[in-house]
Amino acid sequence: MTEYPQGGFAAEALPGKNRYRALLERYGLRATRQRLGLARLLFSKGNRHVTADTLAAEANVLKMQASLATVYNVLNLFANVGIVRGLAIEGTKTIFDTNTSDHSHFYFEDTGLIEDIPLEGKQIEGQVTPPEGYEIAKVDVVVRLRPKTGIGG
Amino acid sequence: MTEYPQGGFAAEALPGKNRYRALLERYGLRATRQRLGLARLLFSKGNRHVTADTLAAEANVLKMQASLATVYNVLNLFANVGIVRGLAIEGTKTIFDTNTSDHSHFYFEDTGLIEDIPLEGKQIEGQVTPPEGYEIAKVDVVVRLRPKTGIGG
DNA sequence: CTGTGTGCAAACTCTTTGCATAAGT
DNA sequence: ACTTATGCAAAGAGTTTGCACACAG
Repeated sequence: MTEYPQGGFAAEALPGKNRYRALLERYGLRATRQRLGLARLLFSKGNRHVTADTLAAEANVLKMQASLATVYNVLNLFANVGIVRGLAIEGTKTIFDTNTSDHSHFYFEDTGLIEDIPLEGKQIEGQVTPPEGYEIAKVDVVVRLRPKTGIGG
Repeated sequence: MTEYPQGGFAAEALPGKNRYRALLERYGLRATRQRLGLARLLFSKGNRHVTADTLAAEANVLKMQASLATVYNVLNLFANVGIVRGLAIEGTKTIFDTNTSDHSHFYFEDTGLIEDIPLEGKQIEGQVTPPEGYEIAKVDVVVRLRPKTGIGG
């Protein structure tokens, strides 16, 4: 059981490329071309919800050399150390969320899109008593949305 | 868009085999040997959380003739008409819940088991405002549990 | 009898893995 | 240099599908 630093990615103050190098260093990870590039994709434009697929596609567009297998490896690595967080919402595909703070999600049933909600799982913990010998690790809330039907209310 | 009857399976009063035949009939489904057998497995011993795998295994033990493909077909059919409900909790495997009422789930991280909680998604709806043009279809809450660590609090 | 469901195996999607090569410190 | 990561392709898990045969109504 290795221990990793807690909390979000607070390297926004650092200049350019060094931001991501510092991030990896902070978690004791080697700064490879692929990890740096994927970290940039993940964190340079606000909170994101990506699949391995979509992230690999973006990497290809930008001519980063990063195979799908590597994207999986990197995302799983990032998830294990807490840089990102994996979500199981729509069955088969795992979604990786760059926002690791306590929050919930909208799931748009028509488009499949995912969006953060500021609702904290902690708020729900109080309403639940864990069974003997167990404690609450996390509360996941998914609010499933459907287009409002004009007819029939 | 076909319409199906609402609410849970209330045929408990009927005798023996006819219970499940009545259930299927109520949803306009043909009463095949496989569907009857699987319905019995699902509903004869309280609320259950099964995967296609485990249900197929049970069926085989009882010498029901039901292939894995058929178990998938039947579970998906039951889920579509509302006899059971599909859950995406642990990533790859879809779990089918025989309890279709509004409730939440414990997920035991150590064993992978799932258990119902009487907490209603409706209770959370009030804390969330859906985006323009959308309405809340359902709120799914999963309380993830880990064994209480004796050390370190 | 007619149409629908089932079984089998193959196909499909998402993800992981083994091994040789490439790259980081 | 030494170690670890990557890429590729193959394997693996879970699920779906096409087609011939079987069965329910």
